[in-house]
Amino acid sequence: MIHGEAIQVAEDLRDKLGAQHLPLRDQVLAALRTAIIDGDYLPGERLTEDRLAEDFGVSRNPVREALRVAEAEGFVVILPRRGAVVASPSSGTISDMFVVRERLESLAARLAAERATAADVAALRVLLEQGREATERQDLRRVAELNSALHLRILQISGNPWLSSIAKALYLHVQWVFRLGAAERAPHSWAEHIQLVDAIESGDGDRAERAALAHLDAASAAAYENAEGGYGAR
Amino acid sequence: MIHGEAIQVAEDLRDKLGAQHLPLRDQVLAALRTAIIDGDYLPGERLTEDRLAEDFGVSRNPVREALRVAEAEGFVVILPRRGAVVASPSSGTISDMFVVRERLESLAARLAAERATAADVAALRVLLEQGREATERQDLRRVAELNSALHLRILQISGNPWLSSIAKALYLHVQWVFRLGAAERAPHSWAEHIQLVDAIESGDGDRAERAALAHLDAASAAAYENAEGGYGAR
DNA sequence: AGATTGTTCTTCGTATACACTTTGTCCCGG
DNA sequence: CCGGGACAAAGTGTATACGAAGAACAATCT
Repeated sequence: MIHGEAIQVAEDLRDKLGAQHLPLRDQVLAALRTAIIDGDYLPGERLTEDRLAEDFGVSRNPVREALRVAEAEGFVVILPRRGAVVASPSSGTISDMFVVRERLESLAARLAAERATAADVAALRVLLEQGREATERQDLRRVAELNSALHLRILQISGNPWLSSIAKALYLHVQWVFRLGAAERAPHSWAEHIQLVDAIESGDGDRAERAALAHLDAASAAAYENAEGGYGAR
Repeated sequence: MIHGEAIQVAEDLRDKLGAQHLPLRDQVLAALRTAIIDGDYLPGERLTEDRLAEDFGVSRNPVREALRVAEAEGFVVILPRRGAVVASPSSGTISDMFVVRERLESLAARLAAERATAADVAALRVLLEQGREATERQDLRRVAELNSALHLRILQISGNPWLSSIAKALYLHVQWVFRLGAAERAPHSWAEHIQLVDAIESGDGDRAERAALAHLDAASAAAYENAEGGYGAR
């Protein structure tokens, strides 16, 4: 079916035609997300459209569009006629998130184990190695990055777009909560990551799922310890 | 902490102040969703902003904001500089959805079983009874409605906002796919619903989870049979 | 035919205007 | 002193217009 392939290629190309253009709204959304995650905008803080527009150097329209998506993603709360405020993750929502994450990421681990190619596993091992080095260097920021990269990569390998996008959104929130709570558990958890990748490489779905669950249990326990400080609405 | 409660109450009140005002963007989003789910806009169909604005009798701004959220929810795909088209659920994405749904709704059933009050169970039983009547009357449209209401209610009873909102979004997509595929499995599945509610009432999380899984297995099997017609991109 | 050019349609972003709500302030009377 | 209402300020919600840039499509030329 040469013809069919040609069409396929053509479509892929067409998809990529305008794809390198990043609309301002997306840039604003990305900037807004990271600003919130990094704590530049604190929970409860009011986000007026004019202010955001000025902060990002754009007009109100892209800001509004970005805000709607940020609301859908749970980073801001929008009150009609009153505007947007940064969401306030409560300890309740934290535990809710972890419960859902357990289900989702364990599924991702299983699927990844069943579908991972040799190249996929190799890529994971590279991340693992880089993480080990960064851990030795005590470069916590980098470790956190690699931590995210590893999880996101596993989601991608799972090959389930729904799972991937949902779990990714959840994962961003976890990061947010962790940063607010300051402490980085990353170095401590690296051994668990190795277990997880080993399990994925083995192709044993059950084993991968168990490894993911163990990892998440430990992570959520750590999150709780951290949360003792309390975030709450301010 | 009386003071804390006072603040809480004050905030809740404030939340409700402007809350009755429904912004146009939300109305547009709701209308767009149902139009897509009902098949008024078919997969692959191009959605120009002008057209939508005219269809809904509003200006382009609310339409644009609604489109961004619809994209985040997976109902439309937006190609930069090319505009929005209705997403095309492939059979691949259907199975992906069901895999995720299994994890999520079984969790919801478990949580609901653990947390349901007598009033919650009573509400579910009312839906069940109405569903039985509608089934007898052969009122398939109503059965489908009650079907949704039941699932959504269980999600709500689970008390986990993350789980609830994510599973709800997935559920909307399932409805969409089913409507496209025409056939309504609803009457056939009502017995499973009774099993599920019984399990929730029993407070036995494991049992509720098993019931939910059994229900979803049957549903996904039915979806596959339907999908044989194939939706594919058009 | 195949490449090139031009035209048209749309999106994307900006700017502006204005109605309407909410919020905050100030002043007044109890 | 303080509750309450008038009034002003701030900010959202919506509409509209306009220009720039990209993509699609048709016409034209080689």
